[in-house]
Amino acid sequence: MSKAPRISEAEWEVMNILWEKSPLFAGEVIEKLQGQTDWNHRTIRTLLARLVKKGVIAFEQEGKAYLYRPMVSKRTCVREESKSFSERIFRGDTTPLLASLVEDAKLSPEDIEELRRILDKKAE
Amino acid sequence: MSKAPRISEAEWEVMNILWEKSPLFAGEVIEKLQGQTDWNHRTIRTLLARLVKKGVIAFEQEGKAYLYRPMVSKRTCVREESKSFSERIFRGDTTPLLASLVEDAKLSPEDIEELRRILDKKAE
DNA sequence: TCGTACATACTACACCTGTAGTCATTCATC
DNA sequence: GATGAATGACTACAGGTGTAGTATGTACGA
Repeated sequence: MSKAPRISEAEWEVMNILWEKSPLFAGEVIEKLQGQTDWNHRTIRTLLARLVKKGVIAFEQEGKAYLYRPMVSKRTCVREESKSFSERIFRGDTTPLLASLVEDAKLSPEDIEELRRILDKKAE
Repeated sequence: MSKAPRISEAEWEVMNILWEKSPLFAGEVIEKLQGQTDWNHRTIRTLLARLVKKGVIAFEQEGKAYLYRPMVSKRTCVREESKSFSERIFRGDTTPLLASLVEDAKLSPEDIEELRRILDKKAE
């Protein structure tokens, strides 16, 4: 499970649904996504099929339809993405990336507190 | 200059060169990149041409060759990228993204200090 | 003057992505 | 039993991307 394959932008939307709650039938995924996007249900089915092919999700037969569930944790995928992201942009030096992100972010006082806590823990 | 077009992964490499120092001749870009990648010089020229077409860089004739320079600041592009990144992954809620990045990052004590300073400034 | 070394312009091609369409099957309903 | 709705399988197709190749011009050295 070391290497998660690349997940495209549209595929992320689908994964976000499944990471939130799974397993789900295709129909359920479609329903949830149609609240957020205006994709045709065919499009969503195609995305599900591609994700299966990539091994990021799997299905099992349940009655006449398939139940889909993620095979890779969101955590893992986020880590991959952000690694490639920071390599692309700052050649792997994460600090300027973080600095720039933090500077641009809209953060509530609670957010700031949380980030401080995380930094404190890392400082140990 | 509001909307920077999407810059692909390979194109970022080229842009990083030009943001570091510009203007440069194609030959110079190629030379610098061949230290970091094993791309054929044709590939790099293609990338330069595509970037020009996208309007991210421009050239001026200088003698018999072209001098290339960025037309969009790195800052702008980083902002675009990280916006799309955090929208894709956390639906625009930046804090969990930052939290996850900070947790995974290898940070020196100085890095941590710098990030703390940025947070302090934001807290005001 | 003829080739060589670079430069740019145009072309190529396979794979990925976004965005569906068509076909065949099946289950529920009229 | 015929029909329509939902499902999955397979197909489509244009535009982006990685990764060059070919054609063409031009200056420079032998």
